[in-house]
Amino acid sequence: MAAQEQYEELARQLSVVAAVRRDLGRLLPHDCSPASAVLLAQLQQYGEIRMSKLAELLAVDMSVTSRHVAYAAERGWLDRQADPADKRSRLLRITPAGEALLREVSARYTQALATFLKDWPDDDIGRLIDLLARLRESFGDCRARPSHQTHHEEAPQASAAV
Amino acid sequence: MAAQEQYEELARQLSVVAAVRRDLGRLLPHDCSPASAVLLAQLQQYGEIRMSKLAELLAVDMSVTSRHVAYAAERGWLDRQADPADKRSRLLRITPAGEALLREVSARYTQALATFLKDWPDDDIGRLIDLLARLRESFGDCRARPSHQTHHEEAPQASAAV
DNA sequence: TATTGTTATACTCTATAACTATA
DNA sequence: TATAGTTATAGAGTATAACAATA
Repeated sequence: MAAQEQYEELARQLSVVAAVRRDLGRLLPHDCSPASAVLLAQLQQYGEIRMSKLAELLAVDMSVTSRHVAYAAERGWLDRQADPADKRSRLLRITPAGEALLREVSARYTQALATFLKDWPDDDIGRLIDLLARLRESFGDCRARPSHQTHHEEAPQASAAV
Repeated sequence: MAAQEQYEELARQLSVVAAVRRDLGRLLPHDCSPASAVLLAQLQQYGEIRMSKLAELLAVDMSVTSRHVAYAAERGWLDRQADPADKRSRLLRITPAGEALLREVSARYTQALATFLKDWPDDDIGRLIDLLARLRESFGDCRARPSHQTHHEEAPQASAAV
């Protein structure tokens, strides 16, 4: 159990770090919102998934996911196919155009991070990634499942971009 | 210099961790937005500062800061006094009512984090806080000052809440 | 009757630009 | 002329609730 000051400081840091996200968002191509970039990255990482699964991965309401998916589909970045096993569902998959966009986004993000974090040791970047992933997991578990049960996600398909 | 995959993964984690921020935001009292909470926390930490300084600390445009400050001032959570040294400026300071609100917010955040992160070692929480602070600093320096010059903030006045 | 996904509506946060008042 | 701050406007993101189609 950590001290109260640690929890307070963590909450404050999480708020202010949102600025870093905004900065990265400004690097994106004109018609590609941060939401589109994250959405496509998840699709590339997890392969063919349903709307509800994508909403869970993004940790936003399905209504929000639905709008962002529609936007990306209009631009040809992903496909929506009816699920033969359940006609209420639609299976989402990234298209080659979506993958090309993701490569561009990844290149821009990488260049920016390489510039800003040029003084960072690799180990620190790895540690930060690991801790953020665990933070999200600790919260996600509590949100979805009030129980103590451990929760294993399916393994990603590809090593994925941004 | 880290590998491209690391930068991509970091960008993705930063996006998805936004969900944790939203979760924390939902814990706040009805009339206290996340923006108010962060703003008051910064005021408590840095003492009496100007609008422009607060905007820099929050890493948002001054127009945004101005609106959030006006909201908090209407509710008596902070004071705005004309700066005798420069009549264009206004000096901001948190009020006792603001500090009381911050204590309440801090209690809720702490309780939630203590629950969700109950399995985390203290050291990991400390490491995450440190890395997030450095991340923000690396970006903030690049945003404000394109040079290599190191940048020393004034020391905070109090150990502060949330 | 419950679930998957869509759409309408409203609210929050943000940036840009035009404005004021001081410097 | 430049700077500190305010306000108006517009755009992106999100949640809630009502709805359609299917299980």
